[in-house]
Amino acid sequence: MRAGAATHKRAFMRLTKYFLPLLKETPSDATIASHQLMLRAGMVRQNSAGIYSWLPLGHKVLKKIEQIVREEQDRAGAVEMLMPTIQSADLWKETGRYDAYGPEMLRITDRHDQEMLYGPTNEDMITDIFRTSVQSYKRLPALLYHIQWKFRDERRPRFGVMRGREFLMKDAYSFDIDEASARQSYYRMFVAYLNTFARLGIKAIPVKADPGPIGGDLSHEFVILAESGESGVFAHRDLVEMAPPGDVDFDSDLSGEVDKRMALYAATDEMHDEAAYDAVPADKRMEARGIEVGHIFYFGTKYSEPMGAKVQGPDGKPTTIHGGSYGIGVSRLVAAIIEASHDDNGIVWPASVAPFGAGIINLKVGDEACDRVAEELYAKLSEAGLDPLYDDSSDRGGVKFSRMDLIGLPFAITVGPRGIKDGVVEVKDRRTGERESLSVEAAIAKLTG
RNA sequence: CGGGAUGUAGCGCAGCCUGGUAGCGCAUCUGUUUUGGGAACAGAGGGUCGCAGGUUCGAAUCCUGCCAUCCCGACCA
Repeated sequence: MRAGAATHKRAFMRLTKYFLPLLKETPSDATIASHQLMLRAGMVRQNSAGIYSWLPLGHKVLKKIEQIVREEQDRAGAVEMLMPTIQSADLWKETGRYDAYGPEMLRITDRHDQEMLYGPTNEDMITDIFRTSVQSYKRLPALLYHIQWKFRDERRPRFGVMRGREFLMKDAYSFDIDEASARQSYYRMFVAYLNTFARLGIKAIPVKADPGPIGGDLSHEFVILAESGESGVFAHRDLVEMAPPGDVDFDSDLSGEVDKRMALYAATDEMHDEAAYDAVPADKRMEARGIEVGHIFYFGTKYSEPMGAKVQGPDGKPTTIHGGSYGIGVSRLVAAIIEASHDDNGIVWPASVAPFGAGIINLKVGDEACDRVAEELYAKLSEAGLDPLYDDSSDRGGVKFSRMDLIGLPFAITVGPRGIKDGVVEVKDRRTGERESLSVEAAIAKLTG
């Protein structure tokens, strides 16, 4: 047994013991599908404009997405840390951003009359940590990230957690000795993002973004294609279908993977170049709507210069480091994935982020045979790591079926007297709607195989 | 921040114009009959009508102010 592992058997996740406040009717405040479904499926509860509590079901999905993002950052060589939500205004005054940021920044005064703020991002803080910790070029390049709550006092929060004021973000920061090296760090994150979104079960494409005052070509947004997207996207169709790099060596030259994508036209409407788009073969042109779920950019010495973040170079001279930052909206992804994957009956979770791997519906709780089969299924699926949810409620069949559809688990296994008589249970695939009657063993094999 | 709208039970709504002390559906609780795709019947509980003033014998309703939330725009993970 692993050290620290629980010695007791894990309790069944029974619906009757879970906290899942579902809504039959759509709250009138919600206007887009993901927001409506998140409320109806009991995933979140609004507390203020743009501020949400994550109820158990939503919290599970949030954590699953967070974990995939984390694993892909780790794989790309980024190192995890954690910075606070509350920051001192001093650093922001150093970079000039305290005044530049405007009313989007939530400013707080503590009991000592110190000006504080709830961080909307962490460039200033990480640069401060870096400059006081690293003095030599030999420690470069460095790539650090954290996954932390942010607050931006949006003029108009809307669409649920899609544009909340408080949101969970993965933000990574790179430090390099020069621009050429910084480009390699940028490519690392570029490829890591491709893999991350692929694992989340969604198609996110990198599109050219406004690089800001630095210029150059090193700024990309990653957008999920969905009808409800906030921005228009023009892209070469091949970009959407291109397979993720997968198992790459992040210490190798990644320019091949990146260049073949950057060579294909893709831009949001504000960066759209009509002439360049016209050069794309007509049958490869694609116009769609997109939701921004990630943004990466190289910003050079924007923060290191004013903050004096320098290292000693090989020539012995102080050299200002080159930075980049890389964000993924983790909480936004929950909504974005739903936008990209739902139907009239509810959410259709990609397996990698589903809150439970499967639902087990017992149509006749209290019936000895039904209970036994349902519990056997639970135990075996659980052993196989599928993390099932057991609907042990006394609700009628129809209620159970539609509830399972609403919360969108990839599979629902129905156990009822009728099937048991024939030695079968029914397995339903949420995405296709296909149902098949299988023996218990075959059902388990199907879901775990 | 400009424009628009809405606040009445957990959710969806009616009542407001024409002032008389709050109602419907769903959900919840109890009971009975049901139970393979959102059951039926009977009964029950639940509301300072967003908040504060004002008018009036009397305000959910009329007047004034404030607050909150949503939508459209301009900005953003």
